[in-house]
Amino acid sequence: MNTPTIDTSSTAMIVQSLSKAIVEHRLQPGAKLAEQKLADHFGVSRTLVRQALFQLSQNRLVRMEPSRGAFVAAPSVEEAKQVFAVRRMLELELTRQFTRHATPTKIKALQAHLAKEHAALHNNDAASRTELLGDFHVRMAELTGNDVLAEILGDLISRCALITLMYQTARAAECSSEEHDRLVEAIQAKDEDEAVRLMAEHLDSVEKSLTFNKRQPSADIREALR
Amino acid sequence: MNTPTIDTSSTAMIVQSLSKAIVEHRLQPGAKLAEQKLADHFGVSRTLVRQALFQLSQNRLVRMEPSRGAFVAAPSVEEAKQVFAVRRMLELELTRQFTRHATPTKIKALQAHLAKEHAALHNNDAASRTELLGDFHVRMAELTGNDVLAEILGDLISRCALITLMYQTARAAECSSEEHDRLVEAIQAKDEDEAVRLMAEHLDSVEKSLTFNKRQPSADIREALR
DNA sequence: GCATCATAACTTGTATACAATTTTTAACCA
DNA sequence: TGGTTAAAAATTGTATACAAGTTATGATGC
Repeated sequence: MNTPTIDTSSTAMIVQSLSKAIVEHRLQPGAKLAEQKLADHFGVSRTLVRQALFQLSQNRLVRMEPSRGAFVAAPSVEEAKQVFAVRRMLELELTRQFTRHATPTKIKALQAHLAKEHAALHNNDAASRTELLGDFHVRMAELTGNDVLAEILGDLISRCALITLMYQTARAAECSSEEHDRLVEAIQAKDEDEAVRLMAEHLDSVEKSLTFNKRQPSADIREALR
Repeated sequence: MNTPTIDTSSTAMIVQSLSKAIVEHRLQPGAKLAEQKLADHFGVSRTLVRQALFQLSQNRLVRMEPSRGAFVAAPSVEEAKQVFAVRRMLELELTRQFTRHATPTKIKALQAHLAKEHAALHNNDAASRTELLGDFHVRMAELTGNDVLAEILGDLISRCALITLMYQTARAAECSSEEHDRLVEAIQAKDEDEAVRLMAEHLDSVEKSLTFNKRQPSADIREALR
């Protein structure tokens, strides 16, 4: 459940570690990501950190300002709305297709995921909670066999996490999980229209929870990465 | 209409230049992209080439094998199908929304684009022809004001170009352009369902044109980049 | 005390150096 | 001749070096 310190590709490891820290909000939006400090932390040269930051800026988790360096992205509300609009396009149709071609095996896989969500809710572990809530959607895409879709959705959901975690409460997380439960029930009943309706409602409810615009002070790199 | 040789960010320039060469098929799928050769060609160090290749591998235009280097991607038919499936999800809904909220200004912008397509068809310039046929779809996304969507669609369409150009004939391009024409007519008539139907048909027809699987020999870097 | 400018410290952007791996070349043997 | 192995050449992966630019510090003038 955690990032292994042993690894093959150093860059990929750094990307994953930073992604996780950003999505889990241990690194605040807007925080400076100084190359040398990160290099020291990971025990590598700036070269590898640099590659990782470039990659993250492609995912929009990091923003790079020329000559000024890398910062944790702070998506605007406008951008958040656009991300959700794309998610709706993809996921409503995904839900329809998933329901249409659902097999007992695939439904079992989703239910197994739901079990993990419930466990995370009880443990009250905010980080793995948010991760699992997002993964539910990616898992659906993976189960349809469309890897391209799964990858795009994964990126979009990471960007969402960067936004929603700022506001999402334990209560909202519980809602989300319940909505997932009901969605899987509709899928199991092969009720396509109902499943799509529930997914639309679910996405609306997630998006609704990010209306206001408070900002917290940015944290230190060293502390955030433990 | 061409890549400017003057530039600010060297890496971005290299990315654009290579993207163009790949999408226009001056670099064959599977071709080796040796770092030093590219560095020599662009007159920079391997560092910048490396960054560019990393970025391109994120877009899936380039595939990187550990310790073996970078190659022009050669998407499988399976991957192509997945890309088209995602395009359908995005673009059918995009078409619906565009039609619903179409203004005279936006329609004019699309028609202006169509004019360029027609010109490119007459000139029989395969490169700008394919570029413009793809840009039509991106332009639609941009005109709805959803930049996130436009960017994702742009990436997907580049990946498609990498595939379709292998097979697309002048005849197919002509078809595509005509289909664009009819689509804009439906949008202008605010006939939502007809517009969506035409877009679905159009995407089908583009996808159909990539069934068979011939491969050409890979070309030399130096020649491809002029 | 506050703003302005010059200098110093730090950070980024690019090139180069070097070790590790892969590919090529060529020699050798059956 | 064809295949196997060993050395050489070339290429990648990572670290380091250095120039150019940015931020921080502190002195000066008002």
